[in-house]
Parts: sequence; C-alpha cells; structure tokens
Amino acid sequence: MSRTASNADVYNAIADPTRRAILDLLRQGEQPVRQIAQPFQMSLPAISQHLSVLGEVGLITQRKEGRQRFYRLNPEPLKQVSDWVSHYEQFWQEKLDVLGNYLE
Amino acid sequence: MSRTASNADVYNAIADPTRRAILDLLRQGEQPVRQIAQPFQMSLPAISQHLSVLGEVGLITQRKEGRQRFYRLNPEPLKQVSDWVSHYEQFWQEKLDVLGNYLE
DNA sequence: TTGACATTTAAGCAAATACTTAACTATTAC
DNA sequence: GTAATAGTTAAGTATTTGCTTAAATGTCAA
Repeated sequence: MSRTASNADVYNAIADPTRRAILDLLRQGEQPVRQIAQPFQMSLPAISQHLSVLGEVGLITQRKEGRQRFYRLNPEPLKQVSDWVSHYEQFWQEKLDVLGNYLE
Repeated sequence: MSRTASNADVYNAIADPTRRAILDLLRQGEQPVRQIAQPFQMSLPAISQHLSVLGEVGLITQRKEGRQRFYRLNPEPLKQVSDWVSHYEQFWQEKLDVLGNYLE
C-alpha cells in the first residue's frame, strides 16, 4: 500500500482551490473546457489536469459534442464530505446554544 | 505568491486521512499525544507533525499539563467546509426529490 | 486536404507532502 | 544530580502535486 491510503479521494480533490472554483463554476450548468478555463490564470493543460482529477473521483462527468467537451457537475461524492462534517456541526451548534442561553 | 494560494487552509488539513482520523478521535474529548498516536502505525513525530498542521488551521488547541500536552478539538474551522458543501446539498436533494416524485 | 480549433497527453521540473531516524527540550521521579 | 518520560524539532528522503511547454489527437471548415 502506498503512503496515502485513500489517494484519489474526494477530500483530496477538493483540497485544491482551483478545483473548488471549477466546481463552483459548474453549478451554473455544464460548460466546455475553454469556458471553464477562462477565469483562471493558468494554462489550458493545467485546467485539463484538474478536470481529470475531478473526473477520477466522480465529481464531474463529460459529454462530447463535436470538438468540444462539456463538463457537468456531479455533486454526489460531496455527500461523503457533508456527512463527515455533519458529525462536527453539533459541536459548533452546542457553542452557539451556550451563547444563546447566556444571552437569554 | 506560491503555487497554491491558500496553502495552510482547512481543506488541505482535512485532505489527509490520518488527520481526519485524529479529529474523529478527539470528538471523544481531549487527549495527550501518546494516546492520540496509539491507533496509528506511524512514528510519534509523524503524529506530532499532523497535530501541528491541524493546529495551524485552528482545528485543535493545546493544553500543557506537566510533561503531557493535551490536544482538544476545535471544530469551528470546519464550518467553512460545511458552508461550502452546503451549496451542493440542494443538488443531490433535487435528485432525491426527482426520485421521490417518480416513486409517488 | 489543409489548416484552424478544442482538448488531451507527454515530458520535465520545482515545490510540497508524509514519512523516517536522530537529536533536542522540558518535566517528573529516584 | 541522573535517568526516565512526553513530546517536539531537525534533517533527510521518496513520492506526489501543480504547474509549464511541446507534441499529439480528433473534429470541423474552406
């Protein structure tokens, strides 16, 4: 086994700010690569590589149309993150409750 | 500026499975380093370094007692992740709704 | 069929990451 | 004091990451 047990996992995919921004972009709907790349100061291959990482963990899907490739958001894998984080929500909720009680 | 804009950020901190496991452990309450390290097949310095990463982003705090150092969970920074992910929850919720409507 | 366009793949590189072992610092116990 | 205990810091290393430029692939347009 390699050093990192779950190497190509969702947590890793969203660790990069560019990739998160790409996901945010795709919330508006599917887009071709050139359009996805446009806001970033980075070469097209770099974006393509980020898209590939996102694809590997299932966060985006691809549709080919002519010479364009449309990428579409598939947020399901984020559910894993959401579920994990939700275990911690009670903690800051508790803190808020304590604060609330104090204010009453 | 370096390659990654937000280098020592929460997303990066939780990208590592060991660090997530440490956070999970600390949900049970504060613990000294030796106890945190115990479930992992990894040297103590390695754990210490992970704790340092978690500390840098504010996910844990430290309390010194004699020669022991107790680490305590501070989940607030996870709120950032929770908030970001929540933007996507509607997407899979929609999918579930579509499924629900179909089943009716 | 030649060339432009959209995108990926390849190759290379500097920096970051996740470890390791060895050495250090602080605290308590004898 | 001396030694054991708890933990960090230092130094070194193999691997991964995030980029780059150059070359390759596939598609449409003249």
